[in-house]
Parts: sequence; structure tokens; C-alpha cells
Amino acid sequence: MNYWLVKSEPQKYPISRFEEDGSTIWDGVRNYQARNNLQAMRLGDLCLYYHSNEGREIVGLARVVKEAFQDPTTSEDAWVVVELAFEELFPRPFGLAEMKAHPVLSKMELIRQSRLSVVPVRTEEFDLVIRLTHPEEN
DNA sequence: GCCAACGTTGGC
DNA sequence: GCCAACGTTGGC
Repeated sequence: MNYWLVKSEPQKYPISRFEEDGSTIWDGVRNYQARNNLQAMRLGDLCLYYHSNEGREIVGLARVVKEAFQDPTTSEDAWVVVELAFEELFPRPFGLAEMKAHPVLSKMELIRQSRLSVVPVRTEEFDLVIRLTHPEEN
């Protein structure tokens, strides 16, 4: 199982809407590196859901339910989408500032490659984020 | 609103 | 193939 982080601007597609929709096609990616990450996603992989711009925090979790296929919003065959299903709204969000202040999480690709909309997440990082956003289960 | 980082484009 | 100009993203 691989882990990822996907970004969405909350004014465009907040996690609240994702939750209502149940699932969505992750379209509009027009960056080759992000595209490569989409293509590397496998069925069942989990994606942290990050609100960029406003919020700047990890707010929940999505699951890959369909692997990469042609992006229907463009005729250019270079671009793909995956289908993501809503998995969870975290009991507590995890802010970018907290990540930057953390010895392990400050090394996340999200921070190193701040402009990429789809980035890989290491298992250790994923586990930490889950633990830190679920305080009552510690 | 500004700016840094980075990708893309196009002239040479 | 290099590099300057420009556009986009996103943090601050």
C-alpha cells in the first residue's frame, strides 16, 4: 500500500463537498510530476486530503477506487485522473505550521515541493499524521 | 497583495 | 541546447 497527499483549495472543492459527493474524479492536473504520481496510484491506496491556500491543513482521508485513466476534461492524452472515494473527516485537522515544526513531518514532500498538487507520503509520515489527528485513540 | 519556487515557452 | 521571459501555485 502506498500513501499520497492530494491538495484542493477549499473555495474550489472543500472536503465537506467531497464528503457529500461520496466520490470524485481528481481532474485538472496539468503538471507532469503530479501526473506521474497519479499514474503510480493503486487501488486501495490512501490519500491525505489537504486544504491549500485557505486552511493550509490536512483535513481528512480519501481512498483510490479507480486507477489512472484519461482526464475527461481535456482531449490531450497526456493527462489522467483517478477516482477517489471519501474515507474520513479527521476529528482534528493538522496544520502546515505544525508540520513544519515537527522533526519528521517537516521533511514531507508537501513542504519540499510545495507547488505539486499530488505528492507521495512516506509510511512513517502517514502513520504520524493519523496518530496526531486522532488524539482520543492514543 | 507580494514574492519565492518552479515549470514552460520560445528566441537564438 | 541554453537561457531569459513569463505564468502558475501557494505560503506569508
